[in-house]
Amino acid sequence: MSKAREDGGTGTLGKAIAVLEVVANAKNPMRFTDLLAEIDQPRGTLHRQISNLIDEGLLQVNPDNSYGLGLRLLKFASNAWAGNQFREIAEPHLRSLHEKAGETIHLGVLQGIEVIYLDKVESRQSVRMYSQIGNASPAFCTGIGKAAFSLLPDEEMYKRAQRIVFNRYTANTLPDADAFLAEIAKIRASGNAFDREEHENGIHCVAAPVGAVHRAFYAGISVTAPVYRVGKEQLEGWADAVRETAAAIEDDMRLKLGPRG
Amino acid sequence: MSKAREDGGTGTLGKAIAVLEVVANAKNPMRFTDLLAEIDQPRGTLHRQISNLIDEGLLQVNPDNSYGLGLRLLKFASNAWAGNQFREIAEPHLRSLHEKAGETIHLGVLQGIEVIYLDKVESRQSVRMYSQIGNASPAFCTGIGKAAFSLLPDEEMYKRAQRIVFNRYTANTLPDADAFLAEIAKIRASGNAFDREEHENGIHCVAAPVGAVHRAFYAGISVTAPVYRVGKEQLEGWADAVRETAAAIEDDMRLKLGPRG
DNA sequence: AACAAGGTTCCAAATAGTGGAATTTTGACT
DNA sequence: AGTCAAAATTCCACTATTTGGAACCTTGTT
Repeated sequence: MSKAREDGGTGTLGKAIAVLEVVANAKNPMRFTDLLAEIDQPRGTLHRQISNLIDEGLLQVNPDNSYGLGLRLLKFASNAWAGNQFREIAEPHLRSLHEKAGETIHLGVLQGIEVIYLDKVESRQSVRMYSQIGNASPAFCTGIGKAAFSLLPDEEMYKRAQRIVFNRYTANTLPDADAFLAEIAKIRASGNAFDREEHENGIHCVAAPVGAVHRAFYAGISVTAPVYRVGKEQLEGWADAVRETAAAIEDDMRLKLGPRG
Repeated sequence: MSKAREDGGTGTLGKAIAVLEVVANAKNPMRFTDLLAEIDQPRGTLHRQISNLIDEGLLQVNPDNSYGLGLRLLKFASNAWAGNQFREIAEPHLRSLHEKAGETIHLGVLQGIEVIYLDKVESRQSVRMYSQIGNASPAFCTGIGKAAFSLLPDEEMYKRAQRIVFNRYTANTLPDADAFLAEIAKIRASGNAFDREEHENGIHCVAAPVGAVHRAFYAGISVTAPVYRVGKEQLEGWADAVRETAAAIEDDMRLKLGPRG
């Protein structure tokens, strides 16, 4: 278990959320002592933080004394999703892009150095929604992630890039910050990001950034397809359509949310 | 706008979450002053709390300066759902109940005086998942809610019952605590709860409680159907199957999670 | 039955949150 | 454009809340 902790940001609340984050990212069930090892806080303190989180319904105790995220979070997320203006505006554009490309469309926003998937349009609703929406993936090896990153002001971009841990998911995964930043430069120039089997073997995608930079809002959309069905050329052929859809979403936001949207 | 506030439970964290709750429950977009009116805290304090929530990604500012829940909640919820042992164990049982009844099956857990929907099995996946899973409904006018309530120890039940606001959703909605508690008594005797168009006109359901009382875990399952398609008798005909499924889930939990499950 | 590991409680000291008031920004109306 | 009221933000002495070390229980194991 990597001891890659980020100290909670803002005071007491930050520390509490940091506990949730550790529980969320844990690969195997964590009991009290496991959390204690991961989060460097004194026993008593951590214990009370956990108690509070449980009282608030943000954390749960499993029968084996391990912890899981609390179900109150579901209610909040349901509201967060339903009430999200950006998602609402983007949705019809995603649908029309899906009609053009015929492959799966994703909408994701940058949250720190991760991409959180906000919406998805696919032909056959085979998989449960929750298996994708709300999922977080590393930004550095996904099309949307790299696209969104390319919108960041330089200073912010370097700061976040430093926090990235360059796990090797496939042979194509970008190995380090240099490769990553070079890639971002290309994306800024072309307006399109690609994920060429960098996160998952056999899956590639074209993406484009969508954002409202002055509001520190960084997102992206993508067309994702399996390599066996869609070749490199065909994928690249969608690049313009993806960029145009991204632009249409931005226009629509300005229209519906005012010039500051 | 009802000024029905519950003061955050546990210290600083509770107050912060109370803000999220207000934003989540708000019908129309809330700006700073609106929140200030709803949450009785001094300006400065509320302002900092909001700032902290935004820093943590739990709250967002919309272009019109109103607040919405932050997208970090989606990631947490996605984990909460995927990692939920109860949901995982219940799922196959829900499917087999669906095969028997042919109508929509819900799984929900009691959270305070609300039911949060954890899973759903229906024939045609017509509606987006998020529109149901994670949704919260009042416990007092839903089958699952009343079923779960019937598991509560008396003291706890009375305490929670006092907090219920008996909104009238339909002509059949239970009007007050007396009617509600009488209903609970019937459910305890029979093992089944019904929602006879109490929450939504034209929709009724049979439910049964599922729980692990010594772990303070109160849930329920239901078969829901439109009145025009499924009559009262047919609905009542499923009561046994629903109860048996509930029992099967409880057994399975004991088996897989140990006797304390 | 005895032990160790995991989990819980306590309380003086320190830190982080509070809240009233002053300041700046926003936006509505001449 | 200019003026003004309402909304949003910042500030800082005060205080309540969190902190963290150590002692104490509880659970499961040899």
